[in-house]
Amino acid sequence: MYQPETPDPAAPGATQGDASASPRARRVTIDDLARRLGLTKGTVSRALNGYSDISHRTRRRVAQAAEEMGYRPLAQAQSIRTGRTRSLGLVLERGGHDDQRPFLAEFLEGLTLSASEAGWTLTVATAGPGDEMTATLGRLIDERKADGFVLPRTRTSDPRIALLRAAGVPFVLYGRTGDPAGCAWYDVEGEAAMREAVLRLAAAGHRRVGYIGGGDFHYAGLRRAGAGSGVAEAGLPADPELFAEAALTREGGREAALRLWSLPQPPTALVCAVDMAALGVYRAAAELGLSVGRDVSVISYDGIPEAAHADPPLTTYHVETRAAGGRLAELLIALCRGAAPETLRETVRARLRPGGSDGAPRLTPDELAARVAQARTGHRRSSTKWEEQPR
Amino acid sequence: MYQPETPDPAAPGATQGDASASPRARRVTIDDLARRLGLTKGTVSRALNGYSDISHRTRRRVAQAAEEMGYRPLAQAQSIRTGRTRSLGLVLERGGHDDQRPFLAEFLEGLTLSASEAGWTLTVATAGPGDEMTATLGRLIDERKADGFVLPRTRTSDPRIALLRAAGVPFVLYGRTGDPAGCAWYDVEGEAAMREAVLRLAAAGHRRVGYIGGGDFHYAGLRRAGAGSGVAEAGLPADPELFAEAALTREGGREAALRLWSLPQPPTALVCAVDMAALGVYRAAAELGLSVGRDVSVISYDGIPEAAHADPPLTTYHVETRAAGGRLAELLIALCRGAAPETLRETVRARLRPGGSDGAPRLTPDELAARVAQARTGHRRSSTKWEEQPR
DNA sequence: CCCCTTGCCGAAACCGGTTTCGGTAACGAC
DNA sequence: GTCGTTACCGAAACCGGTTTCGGCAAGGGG
Repeated sequence: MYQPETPDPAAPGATQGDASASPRARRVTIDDLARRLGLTKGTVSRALNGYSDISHRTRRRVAQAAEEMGYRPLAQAQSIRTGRTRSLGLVLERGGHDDQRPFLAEFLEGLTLSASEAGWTLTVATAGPGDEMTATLGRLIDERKADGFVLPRTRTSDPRIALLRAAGVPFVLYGRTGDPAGCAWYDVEGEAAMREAVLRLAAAGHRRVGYIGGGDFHYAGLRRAGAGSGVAEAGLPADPELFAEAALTREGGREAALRLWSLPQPPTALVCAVDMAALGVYRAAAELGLSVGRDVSVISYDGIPEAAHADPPLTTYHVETRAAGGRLAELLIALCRGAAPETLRETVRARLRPGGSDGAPRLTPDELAARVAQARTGHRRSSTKWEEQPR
Repeated sequence: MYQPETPDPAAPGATQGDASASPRARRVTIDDLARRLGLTKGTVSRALNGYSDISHRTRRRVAQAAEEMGYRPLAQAQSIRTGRTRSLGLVLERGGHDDQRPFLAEFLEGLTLSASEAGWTLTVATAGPGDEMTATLGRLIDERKADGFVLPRTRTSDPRIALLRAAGVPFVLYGRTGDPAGCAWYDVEGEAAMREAVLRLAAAGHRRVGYIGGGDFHYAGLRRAGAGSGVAEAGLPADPELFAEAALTREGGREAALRLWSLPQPPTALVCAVDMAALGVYRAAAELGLSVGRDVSVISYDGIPEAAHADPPLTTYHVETRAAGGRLAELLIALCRGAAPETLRETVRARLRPGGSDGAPRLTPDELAARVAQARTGHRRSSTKWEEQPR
């Protein structure tokens, strides 16, 4: 008996847990099943996998015996022949903005729930941005750790897509992308939500509506365009100054709002592409002594828990992240089973969750400008950060 | 050629992506390596795994050739013989309180980073509480989806531990538990933090310090005991009324604080077991017109991002969740390689992150009681809550 | 009655590794 | 010079499945 040397200082042969119970109770193999049925394992395998050359009666017998004996094929044993492992892959971008945190838990719940219902599992990895992402993806691919991948937060030109396309590995997007050829996806129509948000504000009487969005994800362009078409549709003045801001974080939202409200003709309402930025807008409003939902209106998108707890509750278009995860898993599994990607494309609408952050304008842009000016010059409070901003 | 029937409507034989590039470029197998070296695959395998009956020279030749050809053993092929798959398992509790959300992303980053550095992967599942948890764990075990498991949020008597112990499957706790026999763990000493928090408040001059903690996780008892020993050590009056509250959520924290401050002799300082409850305390203070950090002091534990963004920033003991995940992965891998669980137990201290929520008491308990009474009866402001913000 | 299908299953190869079991050559001791 | 050892590697079984190939029996057509 020649034992390996390297494997750490501990006893190489001993299975951990020394004297503990059964050293991993032996599972029932396909041979056990075959033996009991008086068939060969090849026949049993074909019966279980629905081959047409097995009689209906035999197929039933096998299925029943498998059920009784609690037989479950070992995925990794199957995979070495079939190449398929019944596992979904998910590579998260490490150190991403806070703004994705709240979604993650629900997203995973959705993914894993659908996956496990189909007998699949989820393999998760993380990677820094850029090369590390493609390297990690590559490693998972050629170690066959996943049959396919879920790609969240797609970009218009996404290197992950290029990689997976080239490798011929199935993938499904959470979001859309620039070149949709061969892509399957699930997405929420942020553009429709942004358009509706503008229309809602216009219907309430707002004439100057600002937009805060951005980022380099593909949804950024869609949402901005949606807001733009809302402005056009409502017949509002299309002032490019009002659409000039991009922010994804709380601090970014705060700064963007401060700048917009410092315009000669400030917007009485703001539409934000993400809730996190809207929460920054709240902060800016507080600093300027403006009451959100009365002096100024805000409508946003995402529906994170904090938004509901904000004061006043944020009016926002809510995305059902858990459902998204669930559906993405189903789509990807279908794709791995051979469905054509073109048939696996779904979009849903975000649902408005009305809060207290929007309403009819109480101030004209001129009056708002005056309030802002007053807050900035007089009434200067201690230590507040916004004083450092230009103007 | 007999093809299976069931596999969905799509062409059963065609690998998806139709005409795309290489249908998964063939990987280099151990046979390729052996052929090129003029050895048998058995020899190559032993060489790579450090068996002692391979000459040093051969071992080097093999290693080099493997490097050159980019050979990477297929984990699932290895696993069918060895039983080990080089994969960590993590089963999250579905629909948990919001309070775990903020940690998840960082925790996963830590786990996956350490895992991938060792060439391991992470398999994630979710389960509802109770039976579903053990069922899911059981399924992963007997499908050999993971070599070992990370168990976050341990309870004093934890069914997961019982299951894994019985099955003889390695596991490592994030937290401690009632019966530590055969357990490996990593934990942050919340009890020490709670003790220090009390001592810090006492040193600042507080005499009545309340505690808000709880939940049925094992840490609850530890933290409460830590706070208690802080009270004893500082020579503060040990009033059981001040330690009667349990809360893990924002709303729970709010209610607990309101009750504590309604006592005849209310605490001028509160120690919270979790940040989320402390944020609820902020809300309660706002409702009562009390200024956190001036009229009342609050010290908490966790270090979630929101705590730093609160106004004033929350003084809290910060847990490095990413580091915890990383270390847990390392411990579990060591355990799977055969190390004794008793040698794999680590605890670290939480680091104080001073904010503006604590300071010397400006009010006596009597004065505080008067302020509270005043806020509750007179000065009752109109419906909307947000107007009650101080200033 | 013979031949050709067709239905159904056994036998065996295969997937990519690991591990056991010998066997040979070189070496030192006597 | 013979006889163990010892070092080193080949051969083959094995792990738990999948898939190909071929063969046998029953059935149908001529």
